[in-house]
Amino acid sequence: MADLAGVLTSACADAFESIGLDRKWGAVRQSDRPELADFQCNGAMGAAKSAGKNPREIAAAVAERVSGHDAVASCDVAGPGFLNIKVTPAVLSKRAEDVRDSDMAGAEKASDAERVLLDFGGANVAKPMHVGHLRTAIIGDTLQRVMAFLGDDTVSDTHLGDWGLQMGHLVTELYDEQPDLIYFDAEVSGPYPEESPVTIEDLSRMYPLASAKAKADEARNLRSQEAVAELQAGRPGYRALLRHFIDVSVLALKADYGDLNVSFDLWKGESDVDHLIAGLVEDFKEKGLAREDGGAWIVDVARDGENVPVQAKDGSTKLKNAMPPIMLVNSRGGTGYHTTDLATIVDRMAMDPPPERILYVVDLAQSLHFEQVFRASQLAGLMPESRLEHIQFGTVNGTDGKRLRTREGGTFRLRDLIDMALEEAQKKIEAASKLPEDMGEDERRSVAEAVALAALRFADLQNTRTTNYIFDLDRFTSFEGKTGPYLLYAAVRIKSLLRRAEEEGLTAGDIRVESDTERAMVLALDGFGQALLATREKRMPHILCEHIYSLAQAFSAFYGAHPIAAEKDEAVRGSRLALSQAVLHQLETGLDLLGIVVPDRM
RNA sequence: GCACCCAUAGCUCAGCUGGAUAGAGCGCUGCCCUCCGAAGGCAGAGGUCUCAGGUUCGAAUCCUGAUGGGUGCGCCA
Repeated sequence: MADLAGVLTSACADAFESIGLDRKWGAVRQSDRPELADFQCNGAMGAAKSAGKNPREIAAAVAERVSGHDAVASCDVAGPGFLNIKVTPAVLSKRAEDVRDSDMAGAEKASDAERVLLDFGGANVAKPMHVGHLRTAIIGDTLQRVMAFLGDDTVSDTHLGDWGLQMGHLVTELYDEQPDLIYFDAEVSGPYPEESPVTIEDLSRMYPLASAKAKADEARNLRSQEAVAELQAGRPGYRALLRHFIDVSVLALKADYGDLNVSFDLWKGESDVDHLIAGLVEDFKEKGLAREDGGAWIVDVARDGENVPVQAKDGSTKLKNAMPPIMLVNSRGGTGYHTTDLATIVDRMAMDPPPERILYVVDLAQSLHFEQVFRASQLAGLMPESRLEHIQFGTVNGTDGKRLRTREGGTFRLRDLIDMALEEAQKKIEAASKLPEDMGEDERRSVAEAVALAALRFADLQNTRTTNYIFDLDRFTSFEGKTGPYLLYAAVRIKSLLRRAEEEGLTAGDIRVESDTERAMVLALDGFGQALLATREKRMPHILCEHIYSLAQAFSAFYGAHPIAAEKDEAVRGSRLALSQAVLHQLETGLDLLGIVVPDRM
């Protein structure tokens, strides 16, 4: 059974059609005024405007037809032409049972499923992950879960940054520290040792060091650039080092991502498309898309009117630089991330079957970069622009409203953030001291991990993706308010309730929706599918967060208003237990889509 | 200079293709546990939706401009 909003929408669309108006006016949504109605349709006003008719007359005609529908208890016209629809208790009861019994907890597959590749561009081999990667990981992972749940065929690729100047920095820095390593002997071409000459700690130390040196010393920077060029040209010792750097980094990345409950189908990186770069560059040259400029090869991606000369205030003319060209090959023969991103599209289009769409989950600071890449892709016929999307998101700020920094002013490491969240979660749990006394150390630990995960993920996801948000661990880990831990509490409480009922031999029965809070709760359940479809369509996880939170609230109101397992009347008790099962099922399904794990007790 | 993101309650945020009385959470005030987990619920106070124009029967929502904040702009990714 489709959701009630859908059923009513098609009923209203039929009604509009039958009086000669467009079906689109039949859109029904849950009512803004729950005291007046369950659902509303505002189409009569719009239809009246476009048809030049009286809105109340149209509304009355639609209401008359819709009133006869099985699911409809009443359909009234209000104000200038609002349609207020109430549904029958029977249809609500049936709907709640559907939610409880359906694998998708009341949602339905999308009708336009696609093969989608998600690119989590960002994680860099040389540098430890920082706060920015938190959002990529969490938003990307959630989108992937939701899309896969709705029937899309998804593939995720972590897309490691393992090919640029940072690799040159690492190679040269390692040379300065240990020049005798076999990797630097140009006479040798292998085999090289299996074991890495560096640890992840070495890498984390060496990169900032080399980067700082290069900034201060042009000669030092040049050495790194030359090293990259050699690496990219295939020098065996450097290639072997690259392999070690990647392996060592991936191990550390997997630990961090694992703690965030994030995983990938592919752990590919920029270096994996190395073999495609020469051909790609050739292709751009052959098509006349690339031109030489100061020894470099660049591609113009500006459109008419974007890069035109404009009169400056001082009277001089300047080039309005809205869309700079991309650097395909630099003057030293090296390639940057524009080129590897393009080559990666080529690589992905060679997949079987190829993706129909690629989503890049990367912060909004990169929006110009992606616009350039997408245009270049279109120009070269790699993949149409319309199928490439930059899923951008805002920065993570501190409580001062500025970008989150450590006390020393440095970049916040993701590892530290996760550790802090766990610590804070443990503190909060301890302070509440509500954990069952028989709970052992391991279980306590895993509860704390679940709380930290829920706190971190829900806090990140509940904000509109495109805005910045303020990172406040104290607030995120609170059990009170609109937080991940509150949702955990809500779900665990239902689990506990149902467990006890089962122990006492109480069974669920047929659902009979009677009270106002029951009615409101079932209406909340009914909105799951719409929330998921909107989340998918807009790539906005906060829509799902809103739904789950309001469902938890609706259950709490229901729980506060009625005895459930303690209800004496067997039929009423059976109904309420069944309703609780339906809510728990949808809550757990939704939380799983957010990547949040619900413990059995806490 | 140019481009992109944003501006809603004291604070942190929702508000869907324009619709009825702009909603949550925190904080604040008052109630509700001899009764299923009070990490909860119920009720209340709190808003000229940054400003100025425009479109419309109707604008937080759409358009234009201004102001304020964030981000980015051909050899780092």
